[in-house]
Amino acid sequence: MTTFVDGATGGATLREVAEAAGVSVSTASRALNGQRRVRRDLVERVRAAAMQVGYQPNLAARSLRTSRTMDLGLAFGRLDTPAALDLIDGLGQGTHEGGYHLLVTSARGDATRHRDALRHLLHRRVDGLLVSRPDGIGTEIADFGRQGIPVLAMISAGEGAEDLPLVNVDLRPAFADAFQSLARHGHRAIALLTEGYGLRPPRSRRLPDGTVVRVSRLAGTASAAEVVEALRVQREADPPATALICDQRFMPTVVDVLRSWDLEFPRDVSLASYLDSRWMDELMTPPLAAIHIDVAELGVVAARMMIAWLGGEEPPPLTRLPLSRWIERPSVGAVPTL
Amino acid sequence: MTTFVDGATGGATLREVAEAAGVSVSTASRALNGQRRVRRDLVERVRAAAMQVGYQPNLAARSLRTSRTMDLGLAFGRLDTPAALDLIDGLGQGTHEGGYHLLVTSARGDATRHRDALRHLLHRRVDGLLVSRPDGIGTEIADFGRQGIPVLAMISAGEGAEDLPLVNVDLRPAFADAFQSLARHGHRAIALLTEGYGLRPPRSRRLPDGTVVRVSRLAGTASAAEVVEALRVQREADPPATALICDQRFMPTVVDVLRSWDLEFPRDVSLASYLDSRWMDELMTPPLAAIHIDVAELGVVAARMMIAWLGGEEPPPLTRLPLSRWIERPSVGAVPTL
DNA sequence: CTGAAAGCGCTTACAG
DNA sequence: CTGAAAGCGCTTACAG
Repeated sequence: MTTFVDGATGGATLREVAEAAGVSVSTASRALNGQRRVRRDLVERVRAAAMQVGYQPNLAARSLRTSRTMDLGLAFGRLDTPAALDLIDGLGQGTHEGGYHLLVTSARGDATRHRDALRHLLHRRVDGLLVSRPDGIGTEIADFGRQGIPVLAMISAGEGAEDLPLVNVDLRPAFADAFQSLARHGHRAIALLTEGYGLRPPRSRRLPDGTVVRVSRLAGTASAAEVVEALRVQREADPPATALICDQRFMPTVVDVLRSWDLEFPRDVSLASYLDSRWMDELMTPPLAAIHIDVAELGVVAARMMIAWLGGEEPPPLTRLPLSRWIERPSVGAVPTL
Repeated sequence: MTTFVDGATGGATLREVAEAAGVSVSTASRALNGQRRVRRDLVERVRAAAMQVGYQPNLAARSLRTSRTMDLGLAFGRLDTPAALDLIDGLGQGTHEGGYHLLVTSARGDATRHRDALRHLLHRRVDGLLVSRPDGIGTEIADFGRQGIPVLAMISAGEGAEDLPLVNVDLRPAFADAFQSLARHGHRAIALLTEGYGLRPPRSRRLPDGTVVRVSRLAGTASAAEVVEALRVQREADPPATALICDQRFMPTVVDVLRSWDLEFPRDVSLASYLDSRWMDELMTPPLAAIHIDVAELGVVAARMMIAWLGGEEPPPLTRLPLSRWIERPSVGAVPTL
């Protein structure tokens, strides 16, 4: 059985359609694509012929000719977070509306595979590339630029992608609300565990009301031990953190650590998530407060911007969408009295 | 700025590489692809030239010529479950190992978009198509067959895809373990809420030890109201269900319903999930028991089977992989005493 | 080992 | 409105 090996089985070509309809290939093409005017009856005849021979256009041939693929590439270095699903959905939506198609790729955290996937999209000549939190793929992105293929970063511009057009979310109002709410509950030291580049001493910031916010940054691949360490530092700092806002990515580990320390939320510590998901927040007991981001809508907007760009408009300026808000839930409560 | 509109910006072609290296296009091609032998120094010269002019092969041209794309398509009707991420990861892994690339597509539950995406993969001439729980896409799948493109179903064969080669998981041992465990806890009526085609009266089955298992099937898109209804029927049946095993997809709603009924697990009802996810089970309090499936490994195997098929082997027979097991956790406990 | 030539399946000026 | 012809960028028998 080598049916699929030599490709000789492939379906009908436009030429066969044209022959079946008794017209030239040019006319068949025009009839099917409805570009310039073709006589009504010929259009019908060609359509019928196409149907009858089971014609399926070959996009490789078309895009070789037109040098457009109508494809947009989306490359993930790692696809492990429920929010990624929403992003794909939103981008798919915006892409579809604009008559494009979205091709998604994931590398399971393997940097080599990620680069390989990007190179493949480049060679496939996607019309545009979308990247979420690009990091360590500067070389590949530069190749797209050299090939004349626009690249749009989403969420954040990573290393080597600093000067890409970027669409992200204005998080300030949501975080301001979160801090204010926590302060009202009596918290004076709030720890943020966010994704960043490796474990370093937390950075501190004092809000006007005296509340201290300390940020620990962890690599997305942080081990349980590293998360433990970051939490320990935050608890032992002066003043010790009584409220935690953790990147969704770390939440399984954080919950695990808190359990092993016999800490309950909100009794012993208030807990909230940066990025929410119906697979997480509402299933937890008590339900988890969160910085909510409408990631799907971000995707829709990003896709539209890319398509406008492809349509000849100026590259989109740095855009911060107001798609974030604080959602308070019972995982956040009064500061514990010692 | 119409830089990206007419595609005139595109990079160097093989011809330019050949010219820069002072060889023919044929030699340049052979040197770069390492097929037949080419003189050592020429290979070097061509490589250097390719590098220097920034050559990036055009896969549209290549696959037009070879009638192979080395792409595998993966089409989701809906991509809303954490398990889907694992499937993508596994398929990506197996695909990559075999020298292919995985192109993923999602339709956000929109049937028209799903069909459109499939047609696009068809026109893009992916070498093979992978579908998870195909349903209502029989026509599109037939088109792939007509085009000589193999299609492999995963997880389950849906309507119109009954005679596709199928790779799924042998669930019997896991369910047997689950039933046995629940029976040991004293449960005599176990309700299964699984994904199926619409709400119908539950089907009942009696195990050798007298335990009754009643299955309610719900559409994947079931509304909260429908889930409530299914749960109510199960609770009011004779005997009433005291243990629930629910498809991961319904878990957010189920937990919500139980809360609104003031039912706690495992105190009032034992709860387990069909398909687990670290985004769900371990975050819940108490942690959720589950029928675990190694979806990523399923993906790896499915990709390998597809690639073997493409390599000329016989289409894979119906395969049931032993990738499932029961994971007991504290959400399952003794039957409540009334 | 190397090169000239054909051809994959389309679209699109260019004539008519 | 329609057709003959060129050409998109590759690979691969076929000669040499």
